[in-house]
Amino acid sequence: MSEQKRLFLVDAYALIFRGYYAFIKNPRINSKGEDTSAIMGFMNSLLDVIKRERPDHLAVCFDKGGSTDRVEMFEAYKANRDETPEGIKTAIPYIMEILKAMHIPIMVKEGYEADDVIGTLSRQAEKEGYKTYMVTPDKDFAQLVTENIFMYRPVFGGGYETWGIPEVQKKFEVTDPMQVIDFLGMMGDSSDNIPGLPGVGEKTAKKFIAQFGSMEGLLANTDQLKGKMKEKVEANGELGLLSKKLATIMLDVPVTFNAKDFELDHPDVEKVKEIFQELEFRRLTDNFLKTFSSETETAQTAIEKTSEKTETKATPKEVKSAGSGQFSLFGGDNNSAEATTENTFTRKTTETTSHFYQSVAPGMATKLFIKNLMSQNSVCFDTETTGINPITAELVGIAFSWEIGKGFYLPIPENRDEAQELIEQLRPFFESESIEKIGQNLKYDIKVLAKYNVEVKGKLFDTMLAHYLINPDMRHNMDVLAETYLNYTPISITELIGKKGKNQLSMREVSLDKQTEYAVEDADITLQLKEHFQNELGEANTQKLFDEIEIPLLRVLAAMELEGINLDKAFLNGLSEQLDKDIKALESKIYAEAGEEFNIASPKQLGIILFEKLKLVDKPKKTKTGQYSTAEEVLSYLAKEHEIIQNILDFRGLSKLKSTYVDALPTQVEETTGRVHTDYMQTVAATGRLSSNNPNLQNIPIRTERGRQVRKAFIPRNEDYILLAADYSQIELRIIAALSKEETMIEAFKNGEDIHASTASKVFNVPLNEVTREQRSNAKTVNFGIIYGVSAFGLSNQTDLSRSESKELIDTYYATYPKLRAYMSEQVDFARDNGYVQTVLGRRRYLKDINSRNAVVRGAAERNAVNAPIQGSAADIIKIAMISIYNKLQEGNFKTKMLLQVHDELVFDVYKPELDNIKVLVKTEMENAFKMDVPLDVELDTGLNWLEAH
DNA sequence: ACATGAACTTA
DNA sequence: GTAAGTTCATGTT
Repeated sequence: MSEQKRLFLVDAYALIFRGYYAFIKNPRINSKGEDTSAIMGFMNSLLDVIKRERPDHLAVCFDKGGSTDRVEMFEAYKANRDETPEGIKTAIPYIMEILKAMHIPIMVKEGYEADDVIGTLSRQAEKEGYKTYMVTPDKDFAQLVTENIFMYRPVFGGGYETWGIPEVQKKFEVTDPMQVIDFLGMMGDSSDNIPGLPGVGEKTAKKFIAQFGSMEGLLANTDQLKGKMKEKVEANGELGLLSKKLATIMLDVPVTFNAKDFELDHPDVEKVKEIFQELEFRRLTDNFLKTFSSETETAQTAIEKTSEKTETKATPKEVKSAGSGQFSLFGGDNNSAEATTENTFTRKTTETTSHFYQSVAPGMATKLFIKNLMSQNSVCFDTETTGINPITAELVGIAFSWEIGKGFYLPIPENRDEAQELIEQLRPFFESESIEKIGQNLKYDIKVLAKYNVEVKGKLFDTMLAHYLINPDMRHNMDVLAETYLNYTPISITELIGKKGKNQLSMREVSLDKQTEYAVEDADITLQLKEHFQNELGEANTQKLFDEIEIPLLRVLAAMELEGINLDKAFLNGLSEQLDKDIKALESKIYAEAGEEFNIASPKQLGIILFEKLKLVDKPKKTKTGQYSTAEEVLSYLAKEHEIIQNILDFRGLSKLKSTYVDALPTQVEETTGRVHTDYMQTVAATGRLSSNNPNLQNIPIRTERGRQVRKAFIPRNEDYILLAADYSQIELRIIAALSKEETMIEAFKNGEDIHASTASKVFNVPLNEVTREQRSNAKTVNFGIIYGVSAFGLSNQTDLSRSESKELIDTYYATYPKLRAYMSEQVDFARDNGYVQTVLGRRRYLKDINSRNAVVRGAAERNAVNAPIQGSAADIIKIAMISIYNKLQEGNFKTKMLLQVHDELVFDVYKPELDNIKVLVKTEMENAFKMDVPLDVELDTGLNWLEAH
């Protein structure tokens, strides 16, 4: 080809970081527990560039030993950068090795950054008549752009953009790319710790460049500035010039561009395959082989095949003149774009995938559709509504799919009667026991349909729940699942209805075509995910957990959430007024003691008052963000230094109480029902627990006298009802005793002893009836500590004991309960061997850090290995109890309803005439939910509010 | 308007 | 030392 030769210089670290963070929410971990995200991300980008552009010359540039020159100039340079993540550190040697096997030159120069190496090489290549493409997302490189030197930037969402002189001029509002240096010098760069001029950000920097052309020009003409800005710029001229120097990429690194060395050679395919195999990169191997086995393909076909709407091609001219365009018309082999499924930046969408999504017209078409629907064995459906609150949301349409790539959308009329009429036609489907229903977050759909008096019956498959069991540490929203498992990007809801807030549309206002595309796509994807997950459930041995716990529980939770709980608003309003008075009183006391008024709720202002004005302590503790720490544990320690401290602590406690509970709860009462409806999250807690939000009813205060008053506001539905609270007593300790088969502890439980006193008696070697309060309290702390994975440090923080006393106590504890200790190390060993731990029902938690070389990271994973099976087993057990109690209440047609779950407690609204039966029922089901060598014990209490019942 | 960190609530 | 959620202040979009 007579074309100008093209050199690609790759900024290695920038692409590695980018690749690593692209996977951050869903890191790639292989069976050896290695995080391979960074390697995979980098290789994807590199192969992508090669495939798209077919460069004839290519090199990858790394930093080495940081920039000694820049550190000499400014010692803070890059000083506050976070330490390189472990996953990136371990990736570097692999990447080096792969590059060697690919015969791609690696450029590094001790004491220089990749920017400098790339800058120098690009200038040398330019002299020899090359066009150079700097492959990096880093904006700093814009200063290097010339007629023959371009930036080749990966963009989020896929594709690349090429920045030449016009793009840089536009982006930075400069006339010459070199002015980018002045621009960066003025505004600074927090990630590189380039200080910049104080008070100058992006906007001001652009203005100055336009006005003065350069940093020097600005400093020479400060008389044209005014006010604060003039003072600041004049006072910081030195800093400005230094910043400019720091931002300048060096062009005199002692490296040489030798064209021959940079030619893109054929890789050592076997060697690369070997390394990829070791890393367990299957799809990447395919991608690699395709990239290089088809080296005869022209740049054009390669680009055509991976082209996307967001992409801007690097050199359109060259592409046009490249030969054999005839292949592109029908795409040759179309696999490559779709088969490289691990490539984060090229994903399938509804526009690139063939599908048949149709809306169903009213009348006959609907009748025929429903007939067809009723003849299916298994159907995926998804409801579209006017909002996210299922209590108030109205149905807009329902999507159905039972065949991949195909589905139907049934719009629901806005008129409520007409809507109900249509729903009635669908009732036989939803209430069919024989048709399996598939969905993503079915709890929502079930709640919405319940508002139309439709019960969803038959077998259920919820993809969100399935994935929660497959990998509880990930997120489970459909977008993430589609991207991870199907390499597919669904239409985003914001694309449809806009960002929330000002101009957000309701689903009803979206065109029917768009509703159909969006809704049926969701149903289609969910169906595809189901195919994916149903096998994985079996492989992870969690099928039973899915069928017998999570799926049945979904209906239980839907019922509890719909039920809600009655709240005494008037009582809370009274409480609020009292709190308000007390808070105001504390406020004026604090202002008087501080000698000025300030925002007590601002930790920043408070820190300054306490540690700079009042100088309460010589060397104040700081938080990780460099503020003074005013955390409770810090302040409590200072309480005797100054009266203000106790007042601040009281102020904080009361403010929290007022804002989070006393004032917030009444606003969360649903108007239509007059009750508070929390939302239980079934797929959030990594251990298998539920969580609760909007509002969170699992953290209603109880420890302090003032706080627990809030519980008085939770009341029965009317005078015919009474609240019943049922608590598992010490369930986690019972589980660890049973799992470890620690006889001494098991016996204590069997004999109904006070377990903390019993522990104290054994550990401190005193008769049970002579145990002191302090001994019992310390024993209690250790008992809980065991569940969390103790350390002497943690224990001494929690008790009055010193570090060495704590260590001694822990040692004696282990000596008293040797099997407990053995059990704990068994869990850690199991995690090391298998990569996960599990609960009594086989619920797994994967612990990728269990073999980390970083002791802190590994320690945390080890504590998880001990705690997850215990916390998780307790969660399993109460879930079993909830399901069986719910079923018994249904079967017996009881008026009593289960309302709340708080990890080891259930709260019921009991119809008074049923109380005796319910007490027996609840206690029996809870205590017999799961059989172990240790009995489970449940305490019951009733009352006219939640405080009395507890 | 949105995201983050600190502080505080629970089991 | 485990597991969560909410509020407020603060800084950037």
